[in-house]
Amino acid sequence: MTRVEQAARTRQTVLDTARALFAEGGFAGTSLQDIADAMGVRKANVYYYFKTKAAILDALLDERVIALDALLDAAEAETSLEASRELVIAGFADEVVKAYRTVAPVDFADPAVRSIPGVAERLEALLVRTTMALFGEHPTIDQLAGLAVMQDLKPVMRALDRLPDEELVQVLRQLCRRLIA
Amino acid sequence: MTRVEQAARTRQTVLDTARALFAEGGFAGTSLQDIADAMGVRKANVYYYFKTKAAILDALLDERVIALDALLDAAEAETSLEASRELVIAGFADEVVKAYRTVAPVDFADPAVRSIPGVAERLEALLVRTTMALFGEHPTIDQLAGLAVMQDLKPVMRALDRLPDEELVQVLRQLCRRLIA
DNA sequence: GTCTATATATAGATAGAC
DNA sequence: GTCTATCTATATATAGAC
Repeated sequence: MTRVEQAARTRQTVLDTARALFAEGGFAGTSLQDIADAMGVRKANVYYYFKTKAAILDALLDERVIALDALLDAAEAETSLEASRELVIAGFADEVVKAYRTVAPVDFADPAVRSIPGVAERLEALLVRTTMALFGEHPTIDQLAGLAVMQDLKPVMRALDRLPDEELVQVLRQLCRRLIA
Repeated sequence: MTRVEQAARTRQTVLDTARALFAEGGFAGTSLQDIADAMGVRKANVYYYFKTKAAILDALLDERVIALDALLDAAEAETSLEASRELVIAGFADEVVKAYRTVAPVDFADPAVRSIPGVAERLEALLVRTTMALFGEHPTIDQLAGLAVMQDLKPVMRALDRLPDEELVQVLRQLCRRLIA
């Protein structure tokens, strides 16, 4: 393995490990020492890749922005609002289930996360774009309430995590449809 | 003011201050120094009332348990499941709005909170009792999903906090009905 | 690229004076 | 009941050797 490959690999391991630990213990509740220990490296090595703890969170937010941007690009390419809406709902449900079953999602509603400079703004931008894709220019209050719930489906996952993946996706989609009807 | 009165007053101030700071910055993100500073007292004084940081959280959970127990007592006194359900929904919506507008609610889904010994168990017990009051013995999967959402309506409050209280209560009740229909 | 070692600050918590 | 002072552990972060 070349040095460049090694760097890419270690950097990614930091992100994967941090994601899991942030999900499990929260951002403020997870230290860089925790991350280094879980990776089996020294703390200074983590700092070689990310200058600050907030920089790790930023990189994790990048992942989410990229994933949602792709979904929203596809939604905006649809001709009808109904088709756009169904695409977003399906994508949300898929993403949530996959995330909880494989990568462990960071809680972007965590106040410690939102207090990082720039993070709340980027999340707000995502929300605005999602609102457009789901409801167009003039969402109702009830629709905004439903969308707010969709931003964090972790409690639902925790309540139902014994269901098989396919069933879970169906339940989430059904829930989302009820939420934004 | 007698010494006993002073003690009761300071203790309550600790709880009110901690509640607000935990809500704002999360449990792990709030230090006892933060609480003491916000109160204008020394840290040792806070420790005089609560032996540990977790003990403060326990006391805040007591408040929630007491409030929800009262609501659930009333619900269980109803004769029909429909009446019980409406009472719980109304109570939930009232409590959420009042909490966000006045006392600032602790996030009991916070992993740092749930990791405190005994806390997850007490929350689970509340959830079980709420499930019974809403759905009886045999809730559907969709109903459980809806109830999970109702456990944390903070995202909805954040999205809609410009609405006047009465309207907000109506929106939340409507949302809850849609969630558990 | 990873390490040891360390600087500096702050965390939770306690002892003892007033 | 509240304070000052302090203990011990751990936090984020950096310097410099290998």
